[in-house]
Formats: sequence, C-alpha cells, structure tokens
Amino acid sequence: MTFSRPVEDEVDRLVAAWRQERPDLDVTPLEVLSRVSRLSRHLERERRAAFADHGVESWEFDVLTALRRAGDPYELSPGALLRATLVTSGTMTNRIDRLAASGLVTRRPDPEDRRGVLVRLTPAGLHRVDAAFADLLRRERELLGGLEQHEQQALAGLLRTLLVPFDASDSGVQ
Amino acid sequence: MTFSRPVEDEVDRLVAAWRQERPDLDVTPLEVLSRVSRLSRHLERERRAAFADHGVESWEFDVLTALRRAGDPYELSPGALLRATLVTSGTMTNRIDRLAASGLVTRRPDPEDRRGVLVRLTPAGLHRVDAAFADLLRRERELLGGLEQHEQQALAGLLRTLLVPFDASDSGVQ
DNA sequence: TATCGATATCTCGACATCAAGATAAATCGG
DNA sequence: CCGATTTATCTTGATGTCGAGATATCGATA
Repeated sequence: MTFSRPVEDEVDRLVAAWRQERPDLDVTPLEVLSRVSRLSRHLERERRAAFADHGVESWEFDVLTALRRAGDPYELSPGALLRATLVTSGTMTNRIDRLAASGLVTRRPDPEDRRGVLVRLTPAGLHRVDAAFADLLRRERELLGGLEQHEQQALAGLLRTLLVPFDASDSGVQ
Repeated sequence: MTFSRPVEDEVDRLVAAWRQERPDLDVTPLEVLSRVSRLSRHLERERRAAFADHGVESWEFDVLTALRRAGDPYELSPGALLRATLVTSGTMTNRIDRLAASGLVTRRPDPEDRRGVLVRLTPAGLHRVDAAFADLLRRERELLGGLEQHEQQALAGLLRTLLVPFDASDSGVQ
C-alpha cells in the first residue's frame, strides 16, 4: 500500500503557521473559509482576463447576465439587479449609468410604479453578454477539470448548505 | 420513506434561469464557482461586521495576520505581504503607510538588501490582531455549524484541489 | 382623505484598489 | 569589473465601491 503524497496549497501553509503560533486556538474554520475567499480572488482575476477578450468589464458582466437570465424582454428593476449582484444601490445606479452610456442597456420609468425604473438589455448588450458568457463557461470548465463529476456535485451541495442561510434571510443590500 | 425537501439557494435559481434561457449551454460549472463567489461576498460582509467591534478594517486585518503568523519578531517584507494577501504592490505600499500612521506596524530598511524594507508588528498591532482573530474564528465556526466535521473536511479537500494550480504556479501579483 | 412608515432610486463625498511606470539596488554572464 | 536583466518598492492617476442621506412614491390605516 502506498500513500499519496499530500499536495499543499497556501491555506495548508497558513493553517500550519497559525497552529505553530497559536496552538491554543482551533483554526479549522480557516480550512474551508480561507479557501473560499482565496479561490474567489483567483476566480475574479480569471474572469477579468476572459472578459477582456470581449471588451466587457467584470462589473458589466454581472449586470448584463442578470438581465439576460430574466428572459425576454430582458428587463429588471435596479432593485432586482442589486439583489442579484450583491452590491449597494449607489453602486448599481452608477453601473446602470455607464451601461446606458455605452448603449448596452436602456432605462425607462416603470409604468406601474412611479418610484421605479426598468432597465432593459439592448440587442448590442444581448450579443455582448452571450459571447462573453460562453467563453466564461469554457474557462470555468477547465478550472474544474481536476474534479470528477460526482466531486463537483458534492462540492456544490456542501457550498449550498453554507449559502442557504444567507440567501434565505432577506439580507438584501439597500 | 420520505424525501427531504431540497432547500434552494440563489445559485439554484440562477442555474435554473440559465437552463431556461440557454438550454444549449452546459452551465454546471456555475454550481460550484458562482457559489464560491457569492459565499465569498457574504463572508466579506461578516468579517467587516466582526472587525468593527475591534476597530479593525478588513484590509488591516489581512496584513496584520500575515505578520502575526510569521511569528516572533513578526516581521516581513512588503513583497511577502503582498503574496500573502493577493493584492498589488501599490495597494500594499498604501496599506503599510496607513498601518504605520496608526501605530500598528513599523517600517525599517532591510539591513541585508538596500532595495528592501521590513514591516514589523508593534505590540499594539499584536494585541489588536489577536483580539480580532479570536472573534473571527468564533463567528466562522458558527457559519460552518450546518456541516458535520467530516463534511467540513471533505469540503476543504475539494477546495484545495481547485486552489492548488493557482498557488503552485508562481502567480504572484507584482 | 390625511398621515406615517416602508420602499425605490439617486446623489455625493470618502476611500481602497488597480495598473503602469519610475527608481534604485542586486544579480548574472562574459 | 561592466552592462544587462531582474527584483523590490514606491508613485501617480483613473476608477469602482461603499455608506449615508435626499427625494419621491406607495400602501396601510385611522
């Protein structure tokens, strides 16, 4: 019987250092949560690179995909958009301004609620997001290549368990 | 025999929407990677809240813990710090400036390399980071409460597999 | 109908980050 | 020992985000 040599990542080193320095603390939560944070940072860089080829910024993509997912006529309120993207309302106003300026979305008053506004994807926006999304999926599939299909499912399930409490509580940013 | 009702998170809804709109695409990568990104954003908010009680900013904590982990005399170069925290060199210079201004670290020339600088935790910085870290661990343990011990280990292992390629390649930010 | 709290969006100033380039010192090859 | 390359850090300008507050409207209630 042979033992597979354990491959380390930065978090293994980080945890080992903490155990050395603070043997009194139980730092096992970091094994999961530091990996989530660090992986997310790496993913963000990958995304940026993928989108650069399509002339799309990462923040633009977040908004455009939310509209794309909404289906024809690809229209949502700013409120719905900020809940989908986890940013604040000030940020979303700014994003919509810039997307409208570059012709990827339009903004019109909500006919049913005079406080409200509806943001709609233009044909140009639709085309742009579809190209970028296909490319993103291609790259993400590569990143996941190290995991078997069933491992990916297990991973998704475990992450869902952690996510549900956040998504269940109406912890929408205002 | 009963079936447990599947609890959904935002990503389940997001994936379902994509399958509706783009049945031609295989969006399974999102099951893992969108969850990583979203969870990371939620975690960042939690961290901010935890640190507020200790008068520490999230970005401060990242730098201070890196120094803390280094062990006595709690001293690292800016280069080592930016590799540990995944930020750019300009950002790190700025962070060190502000931490030095608030008395949590000191900066001195590296006696062995005149290009270099060494950043050291002050006693005040050490005290500050230890308090914040203990509190963070307490809160993170709660977040993981929904998972059994062996599930947490499985999750950590799967995440490590995804992380290793990033951490192995010297993809340090300059 | 008048009032009051909730909701939807926007405004604005402070701030942290990034990216690219500048500077200086170390290291390597000949 | 010299010149070229690499390494370490800092500088600067542009930019995106946050957070708090302002404005307008809706909905429930008396």
